[in-house]
Amino acid sequence: MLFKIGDFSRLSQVSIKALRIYDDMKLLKPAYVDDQSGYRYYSAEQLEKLNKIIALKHMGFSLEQISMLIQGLEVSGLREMLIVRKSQIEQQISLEYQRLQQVEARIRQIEEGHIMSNYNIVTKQIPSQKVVCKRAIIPSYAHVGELFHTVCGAVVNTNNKFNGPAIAMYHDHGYKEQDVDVEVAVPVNLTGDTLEGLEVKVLPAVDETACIVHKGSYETLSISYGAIMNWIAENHYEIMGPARDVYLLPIDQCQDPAECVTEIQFPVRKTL
Amino acid sequence: MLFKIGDFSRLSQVSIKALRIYDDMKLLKPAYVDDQSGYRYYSAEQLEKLNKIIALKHMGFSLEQISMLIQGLEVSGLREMLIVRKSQIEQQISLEYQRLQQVEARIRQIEEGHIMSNYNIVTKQIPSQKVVCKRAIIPSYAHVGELFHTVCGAVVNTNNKFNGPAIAMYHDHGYKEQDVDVEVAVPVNLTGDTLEGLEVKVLPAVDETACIVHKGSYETLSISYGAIMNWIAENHYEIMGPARDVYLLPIDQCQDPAECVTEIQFPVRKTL
DNA sequence: TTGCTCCTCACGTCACGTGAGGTGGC
DNA sequence: TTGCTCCTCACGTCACGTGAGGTGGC
Repeated sequence: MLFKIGDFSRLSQVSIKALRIYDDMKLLKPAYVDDQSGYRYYSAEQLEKLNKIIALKHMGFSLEQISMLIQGLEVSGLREMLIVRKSQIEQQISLEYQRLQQVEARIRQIEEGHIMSNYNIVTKQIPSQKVVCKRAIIPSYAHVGELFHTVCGAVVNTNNKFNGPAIAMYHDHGYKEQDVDVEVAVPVNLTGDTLEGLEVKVLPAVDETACIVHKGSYETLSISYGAIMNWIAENHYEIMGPARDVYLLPIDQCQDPAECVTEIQFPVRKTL
Repeated sequence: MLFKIGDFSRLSQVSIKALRIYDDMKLLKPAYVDDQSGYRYYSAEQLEKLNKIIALKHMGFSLEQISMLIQGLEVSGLREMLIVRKSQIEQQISLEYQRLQQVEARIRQIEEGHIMSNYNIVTKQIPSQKVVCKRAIIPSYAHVGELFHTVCGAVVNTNNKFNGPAIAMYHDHGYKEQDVDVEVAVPVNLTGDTLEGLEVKVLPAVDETACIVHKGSYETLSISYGAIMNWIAENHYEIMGPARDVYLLPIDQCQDPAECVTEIQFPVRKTL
């Protein structure tokens, strides 16, 4: 008593196309194939094997993995695959959960009428980079430029090349108007040189930073700072280190502050 | 001050390939493209738009949806897309959560040493089907065969055709050895006839049933019943209606009970 | 004979990753 | 001039869905 593929498909609720693919992949060969017509015929017992395949698919295994699992793996291997699968699912759930929080935060904003805010904040990784840097306490933000001139000038006098946009890192806890503890860092290519008064080091990679691009004068910078800190709170992150301003345009080319483009980066971590 | 694609890629942590695709899709056209070389050049301000794209991607929108979202949709449209996205994410989370439970149940079984059990249990939908049926209280399971003969015999005498395997449904709550309340149903094609003593009706579709295939004699059926009920408990389902035995082989062709193949189906629902 | 079912290609899906093979820029 | 970067195809991914075009079975 054999079933044609259509009947077997109805019985099992698995599409004909899927059955043909399982045949091609040798996951489930029909009990009998007619030589002349090519018709596939399945036996009732094969429903059991098909059910195994479907059960494994419901757990999220790929067909290739199911092939392995069905071809009678030792128990230890089976256990290991299940454990790996388990942790993948857990990761996936936490990813979807983050998405949910972000989407919910947006919906809330719309309902409160702040339609356009926080539109452009992302998290990303920052790779490590070799930099020349100098840390100092300056009377006010306006003096950062001078620090950059010192550092850049020293670099230009060597055979080093700039290797990315300049960075300012703010080491104070919280906001300060005066006596700002700032570290200025300029990415450079390979160097053996030591530069007087300057440190050459590797800024470590940061796993996750929340970023916003700020356009225009430094006076409106606090708006962007406000937006990003709000976002961090709304999305259940916490700040894990000093904020960075990344000057996307070369400092000397940015006479008009309205033309400046800065990316603000906050190292963050999901709160637990 | 423009960036070549490689620099812009490093700045944004978005791959060159992705940037080229966003260009092709008109999601993010470079600020300038050199006619002769085809080189793409991006401005610093474009980082902001790119960040929007990435932020939307993190929320799980497709590139096509992002196109729409970025091209300044009215607020109501935006809100609606967010709400749809939210419910999709919620569904996805609940799917992954079910997977997790199934995988965890398997791991637990291995650790308790029951390696091979519950290997072949799936949930699936059952479509509605038109059947001829008869319900009766019979002295014991062994008498189900007689009921089938009555029903099948009556059908054969008409111009109806069988349209799938025969079904027995058990209406008792819990297990009974004697005086079993059973309904026998045989799927048929279109019919206008009424058959004396028999009911013609449509068995409604079932959203979710837990299924196991049982091979061999009816005496070992209780093992399969035990396995499936165990699985239902382990995976946090509850039973929502009468169990069905589906006789995959035509009843008259199954003289030797060891050759019989039966699928047991329990209507179930996730417990909340 | 007429539908119905089955067969085998072949293309599309989604957002890239990864070459191949060739050219521009400092 | 030599690397390095950029360019445009083109193929692969994963598990099917969906035709096109043709044949078998009752």
